Amino acid sequence: MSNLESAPTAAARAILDAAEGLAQTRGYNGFSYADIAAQLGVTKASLHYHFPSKAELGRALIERYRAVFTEALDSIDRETNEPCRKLERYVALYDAVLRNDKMCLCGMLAAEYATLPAPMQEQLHLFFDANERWLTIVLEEGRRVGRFAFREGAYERAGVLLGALEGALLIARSYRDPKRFAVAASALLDDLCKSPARAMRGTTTRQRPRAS
Amino acid sequence: MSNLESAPTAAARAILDAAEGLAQTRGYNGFSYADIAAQLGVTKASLHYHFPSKAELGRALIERYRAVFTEALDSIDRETNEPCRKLERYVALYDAVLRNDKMCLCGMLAAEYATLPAPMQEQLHLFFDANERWLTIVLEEGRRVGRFAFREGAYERAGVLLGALEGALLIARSYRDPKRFAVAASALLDDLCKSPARAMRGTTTRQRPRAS
DNA sequence: GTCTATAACGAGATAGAC
DNA sequence: GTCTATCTCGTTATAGAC
Repeated sequence: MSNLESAPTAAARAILDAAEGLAQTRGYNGFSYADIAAQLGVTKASLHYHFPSKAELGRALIERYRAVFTEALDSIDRETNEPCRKLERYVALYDAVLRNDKMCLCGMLAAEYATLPAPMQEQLHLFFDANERWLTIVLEEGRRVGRFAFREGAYERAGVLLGALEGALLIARSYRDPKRFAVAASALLDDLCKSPARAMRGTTTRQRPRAS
Repeated sequence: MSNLESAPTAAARAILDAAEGLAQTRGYNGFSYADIAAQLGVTKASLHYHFPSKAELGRALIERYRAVFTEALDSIDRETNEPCRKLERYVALYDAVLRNDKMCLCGMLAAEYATLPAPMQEQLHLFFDANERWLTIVLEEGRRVGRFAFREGAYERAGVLLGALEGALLIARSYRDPKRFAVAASALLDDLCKSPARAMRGTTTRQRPRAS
């Protein structure tokens, strides 16, 4: 959507794939054209043919990530009408990222926000806004049908959930501990659900460090 | 604590202050010795006298941040015994950071985790561990005296809270919108408290963007 | 479209005078 | 302790051959 040179070539796609993985692991300031070139077995110069500047590459990165994510949300909407189930599928998107030892691209870039070129900053907010709109609708519907209970407005609650999931992902990744994220996500959904407890899945404790 | 060259000189402190502000705004990979030198009006070479390598500077940065934070938690413990009040003071620590357009140093560094030297990674976890231990005790006590209610163990809940606050901070900062954080923090504390609503403070709505 | 070669710059770091 | 001067390397980016 809104990309002028519509069809990305196979080479451009490969570059975006490599850059995306690097950005989700090391951040935008943590990788270089040399890293991508090494991964793909090409020279840095050829990368500049497809993406003249790193800023453009970064912008395209977020735009594609957002498009793919939006498609995943549409897919959830087609798959189920159950609000609770929708949120579980939403959480699973984050969980899959963590299991690849990655951070959500946009959560990562949010940390580097102050150093990003303006077009990337704008794309970032488009991603977060789209997530909050989708979550707002799910939360509203869930409350309407009596599955969810929360005190704030649905939009406010959507922001809480988005931030909490990004933060849980951020910290769990540093411990390389997916369980840490699973526990947090489970608790956040439980807080939302009126029924005393959703289906207990897996063990929900983790190793507790001893005092210093 | 545990620093071999115990007493930091005034110059070293000034360097740490400048570096801390830069790291909280731009990240560890987002600032250089040149940035610090420019802020302090000295040369890069003089910085290397106090901190031979950037890795050492980074490690010292987290160690001091953790010591200051730990002191703040002790201060809260001395000031009040009320668990709910303790959490509100804890949240205020984060809020103060955001109002300076900064991110929590350790939340920021967590994003860059994969690129950090090992000593910094270790210090990071010491910070998070200390926070979770403190939160665990507060949550346990709050539940014991009937002020809090939550389904998981206190330690698991502490992790949820820590991650949620870091994430809320991360996203709110990108919007330069402290209210966004205030709303999230308020909701997170409300979820914990048994009483239907804590004292209503300020307006707890924010601007809702229109659909794309 | 991809290559070689190189420019132009900024990074972390060190030697040695003062 | 702080300076000037310099080194080495990695970064983004471009010119021009193939």
